[in-house]
Amino acid sequence: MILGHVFFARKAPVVARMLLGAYLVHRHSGRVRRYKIIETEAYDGFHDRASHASRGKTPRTEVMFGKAGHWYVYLVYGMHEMLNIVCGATGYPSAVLIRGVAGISGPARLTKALNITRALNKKPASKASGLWVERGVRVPDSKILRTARVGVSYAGEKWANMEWRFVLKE
DNA sequence: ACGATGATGAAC
DNA sequence: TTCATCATCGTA
Repeated sequence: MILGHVFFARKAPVVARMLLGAYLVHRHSGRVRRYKIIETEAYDGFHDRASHASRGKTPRTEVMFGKAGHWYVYLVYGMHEMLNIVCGATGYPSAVLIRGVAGISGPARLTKALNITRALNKKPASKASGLWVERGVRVPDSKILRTARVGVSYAGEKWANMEWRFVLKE
């Protein structure tokens, strides 16, 4: 079952938690592959200083303010593409960074392995775009590790310490 | 511990 | 137009 707008139209931390155990499904040159999602991070709302959206709507962040269930892909450090899915109500900026799938850990390694680039930015998470998400098995809380997000120490104590990183212990 | 490498947003 | 910064990774 493909997860669509209704699934993603809730608060990013909730989506980040629920995505663990779900499958990132990718079609590339006719081949379909499923990857179990094992690590995510939430970026939520206007005030989250770790979120690109905290500086307001810009050409880059515009998609975060748009409809849930679309991809937000951007370049970081001049070389790494990051894959995010837009969450929440339309007009409320939030997204979940997909940091790892089974067999591939690290958000930059993930996009490199799956050939995901900014060409996918603003596209829907559906078969039409070639990259979508399917429901997985339910994962109990006992198998989930919750921590602060990676690389956001600049965001101030409150936001840097927010435990919005979710890892599935395998 | 650090360099690669370029887009982004803010300041000027 | 310039500048500091950055949701990282591989090599050391």
